[in-house]
Amino acid sequence: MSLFIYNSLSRTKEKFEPLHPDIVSMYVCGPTVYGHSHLGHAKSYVSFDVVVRWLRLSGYRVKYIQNITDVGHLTDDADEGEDKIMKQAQLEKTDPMEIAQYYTRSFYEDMDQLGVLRPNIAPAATAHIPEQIALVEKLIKCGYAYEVNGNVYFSVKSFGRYGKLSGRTDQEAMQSGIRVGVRSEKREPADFALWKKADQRHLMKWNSPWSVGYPGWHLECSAMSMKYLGETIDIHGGGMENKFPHHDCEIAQSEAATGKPYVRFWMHNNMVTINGIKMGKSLKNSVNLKDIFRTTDPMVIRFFILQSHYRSQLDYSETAIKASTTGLAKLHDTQRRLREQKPGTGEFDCSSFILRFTEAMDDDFNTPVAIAVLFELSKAINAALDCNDGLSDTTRKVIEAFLDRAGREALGILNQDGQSSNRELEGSENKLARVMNILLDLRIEARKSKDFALSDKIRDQLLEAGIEIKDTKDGVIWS
RNA sequence: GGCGAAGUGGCCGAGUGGUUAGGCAGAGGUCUGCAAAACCUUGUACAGCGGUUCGAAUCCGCUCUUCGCCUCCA
Repeated sequence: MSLFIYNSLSRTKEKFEPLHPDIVSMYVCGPTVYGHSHLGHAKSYVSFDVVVRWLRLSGYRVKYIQNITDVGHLTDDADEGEDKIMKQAQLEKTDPMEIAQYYTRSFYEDMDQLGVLRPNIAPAATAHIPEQIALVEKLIKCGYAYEVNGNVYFSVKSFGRYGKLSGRTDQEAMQSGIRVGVRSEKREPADFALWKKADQRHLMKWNSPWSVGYPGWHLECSAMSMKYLGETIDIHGGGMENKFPHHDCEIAQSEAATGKPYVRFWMHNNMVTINGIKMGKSLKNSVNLKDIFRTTDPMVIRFFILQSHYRSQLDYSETAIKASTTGLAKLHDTQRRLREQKPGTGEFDCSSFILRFTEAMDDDFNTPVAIAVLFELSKAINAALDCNDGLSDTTRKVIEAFLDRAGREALGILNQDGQSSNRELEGSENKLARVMNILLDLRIEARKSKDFALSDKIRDQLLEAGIEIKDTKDGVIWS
């Protein structure tokens, strides 16, 4: 069985094989850290987290790089616009680096909550200025870039394959829809900045052969990817909105500099929408993760994301989240029921589920189908557990091993004890469990003496306190 | 204007040239003191119009609609 990945470059699913046997080099565009992360970030990084997890489970050693963009870039590629990090720094009355650090930490807090594994290396753009300058020097030397007034631009005309990723190869045609009146020192309107001279007010700036300035946005990914992963890498991921211009620029500057293919597999995840409209910070419709986590278990958000395919748009709504909450709880309940069942004699073959799960994941990381397999397995387990035979210990262990591998390791939506991750009870949990046992004993006694008024009162009032009791065949459970 | 993606049952959301996706919600049932859960049964959906085909929701064409990118952006 082999893994197939949809390659944005060829627009087809291709069989995946790394350049070097057993080792996968992977780079994913990280966030620009000038605000708290929103649901869109969650979709992107959860999606690629699953990619990394599945590659590792498939036996590859994955070297996973995800950068932090902590250089403020202009909101406009002309010489207008503002540096977002600097703007936020002025707003918060502090300096840009503090803003970058603060929101970097915030980003990881949120990602940790979502169960997103940390990358092997998380390089910051500001820590790789010399590498970026070296790349610009190389491009100038090879005739692909030129300097004007302390600014350096990449000459798109000099690189014939520019725009091949996005399909935007006709630069003339593209100009027709662009705003008029952009006076520019660039030779061609499509040329993009590699280095920009800083004006007086600019706070983040570095010395370079051309000016005191700062690197162009596209440059950092090329420089850092090549530094840590080599000139040709296996997988480069990012959001779809970055196909153009960001990724096309990356390809141009990298391949111009090395003469080698930059990326073998381009992967692009689709957007989160609200009422069909893209979620974005600048659109002011983004849903902050920290806000969502106040009312929703992060695992539910992860599950919600993985219930759609990474290349599909995902529409956010309260009802959709609610449906995911119920659905995930069902999976957790089954897992717990399985663990707590008294050993029986029933046997159950789950090899077909394992096979279908693997096939789904190997088919361009089809997590919705993989999750559907888990639901079908859940139904089968519950049905078996409802029989008098129950399930034998050996069968139980086989299923649990699969759930652990598929649900916990691959998708990261289940954990070992079948509980949600968000509950930070730990120390108080024992006490609560003991109190609950007292209450449940009382209720059992009440029910024995047919005092249903009392037993229902205990149940109802616990429910009001947020604890639900269920009388199952194997005893009372609460959650 | 250019480039790209998509329109699936009440909602979310996969997939595919002929066989049940799955989840949530709804209806009926089993179980239970009741409830909840679980399980069983239940929906015959694929924007519209043409075409190819023995057969298309799935391929092709056209039309309509939506979305993303062309400025920072996951």
